[in-house]
Amino acid sequence: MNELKQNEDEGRKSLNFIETFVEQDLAESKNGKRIQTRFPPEPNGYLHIGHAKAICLDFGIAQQYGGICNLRFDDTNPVKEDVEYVGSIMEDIRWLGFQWNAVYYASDYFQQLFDFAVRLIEQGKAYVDEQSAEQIANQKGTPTQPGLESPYRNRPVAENLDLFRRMQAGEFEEGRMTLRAKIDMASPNMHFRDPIIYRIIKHPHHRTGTTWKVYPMYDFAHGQSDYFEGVTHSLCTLEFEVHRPLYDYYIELLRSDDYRPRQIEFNRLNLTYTVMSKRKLLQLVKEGLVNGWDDPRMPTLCGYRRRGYTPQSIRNFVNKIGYTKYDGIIDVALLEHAVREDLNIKAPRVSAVLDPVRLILTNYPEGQVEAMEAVNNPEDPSAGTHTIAFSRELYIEREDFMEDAPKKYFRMTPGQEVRLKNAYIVRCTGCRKTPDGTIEEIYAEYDPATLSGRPDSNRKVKGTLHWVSVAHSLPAEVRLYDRLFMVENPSEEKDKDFFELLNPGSLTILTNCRVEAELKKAAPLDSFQFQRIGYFNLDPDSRDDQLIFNRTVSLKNTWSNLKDKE
RNA sequence: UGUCUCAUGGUGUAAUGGUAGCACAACAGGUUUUGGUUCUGUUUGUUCAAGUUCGAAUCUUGAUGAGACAACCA
Repeated sequence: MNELKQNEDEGRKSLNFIETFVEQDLAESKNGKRIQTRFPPEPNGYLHIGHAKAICLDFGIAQQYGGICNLRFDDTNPVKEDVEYVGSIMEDIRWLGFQWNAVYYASDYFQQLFDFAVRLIEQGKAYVDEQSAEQIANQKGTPTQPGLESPYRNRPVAENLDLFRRMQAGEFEEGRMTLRAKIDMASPNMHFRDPIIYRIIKHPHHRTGTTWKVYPMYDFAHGQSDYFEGVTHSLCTLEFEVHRPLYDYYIELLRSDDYRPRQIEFNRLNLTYTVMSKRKLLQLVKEGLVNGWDDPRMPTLCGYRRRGYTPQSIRNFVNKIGYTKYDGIIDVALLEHAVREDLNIKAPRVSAVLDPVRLILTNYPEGQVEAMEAVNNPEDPSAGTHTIAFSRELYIEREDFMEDAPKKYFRMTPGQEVRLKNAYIVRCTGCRKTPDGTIEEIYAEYDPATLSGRPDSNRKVKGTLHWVSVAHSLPAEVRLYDRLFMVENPSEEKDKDFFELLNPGSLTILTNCRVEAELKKAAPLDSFQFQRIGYFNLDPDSRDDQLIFNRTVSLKNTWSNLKDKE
């Protein structure tokens, strides 16, 4: 444990650029040496693996520098948001292993933001525009061409004030008018071309109901909310880089002391073969293409949870990939490695046969049953043992037998000895087939002297197979999943490709991907024996009366894959 | 003919003017009662060009390439 800690400390020798900024600010005694961050999701969907990266940073920086991190819901657009998401977001953050200092909502600041807007109007820095969205867009110019000023731009202050208050009073329909900041229509930064700061929305808000008829835009709410809360470091993803000047602009107009929050941007998480867009995930859920946000195929945190991922493994993964400003794509293999690494230490090994074929030990006494002892976790002796019933008739994996085997096949084949895990060494003597060649039964003879733990049991055999006793095993409903979301390259993936994705025929199936099995809860854990090359993690919070087992070891070394290579 | 940002093996990430290191992936081998785990080894990299310097991944200039920005989304 101590050694582990030391390693962690040593491994932390190099700071990422965000930590460097934070330490500089600390060294310069900025903001009274206070550190405060926030995690600011919009409650319009479930958290996915990309959010985990932001969560680990926001909470991590606060922890690391003795500061605090709050949860703030950026709920400035009632049309898209729902309380369902508020609950799920809080649940997922806790599951990941973080605890916020306090929960805030941008909607808590609607009055303050409104007052600030009024102040800007009074200062001649904002005006009410009556043009349509289309007209405003046309005047906006393009990134390479300056925009044009609105005919309403120089409306008298009193008139602006009156109209803005009447907007809030509900006198105008949605889209009829907006409040715009008066900045610079010729600015090379598009966000400075008189950005809209308030729009009329009549849709009731999930927290404030119908109190408000006007709602602030992101740019007019986020930085100010940071300021109201005392956030010192506002960490967000790269695409907000262009917003930072505007963030600073509003803060300068708002602030009344030396304190100012600082926005720092880092690279968003992109994973190969993984769709991360909230919009598309929502679509999958709405169209019933998955069973819900926590469908094990989803890249959501609750999806990964049902799939058997541990919070620790996700945190480890995030620490491994780091934070930079380089917009790359991370190989899912890195994530899968993190899970295997963690589960290898933690996951109890249980047994199940997924594709059974009957194995009869012809020289084993009929009716005899032995209790075989099996370690729960070879990586952790303190995990203890469990027993598995052994008898004359067993099931083994169909894949573990070949009648005519090539020389590198180490499993059961006539004449060859293999070990039955935790039990005897057996020699295959033959099999019975149906007329069409399907293997019906396999025959073998066991060597009584080779029971696990006996002196003679250490004879070398090349293969070890898992098994269950026919009479003592329970049937299970098993469903195998491949990952659903697979595209060649997420950054190149366009909308049309996304729809193709939904067609199973166009799915890219990886030979190295995981499979998942769902087993009905009726079956006790011990009655399943799972394969040679993996271990499964039981999700204790699984729903729907299902247990989810996650085979976390990649299939790269299974026989079928080895065979493919030759 | 815009503004901002970025560029280190296949992937991600260190090195902050002084031996290009780590992880994943791949490959080879040893151990192994799960073809897992573990251990050992191997392959592969500073986008290009010029400059500053005893010395450049690092600083300067230029080029090239990539991403973000033109929602009454966040």
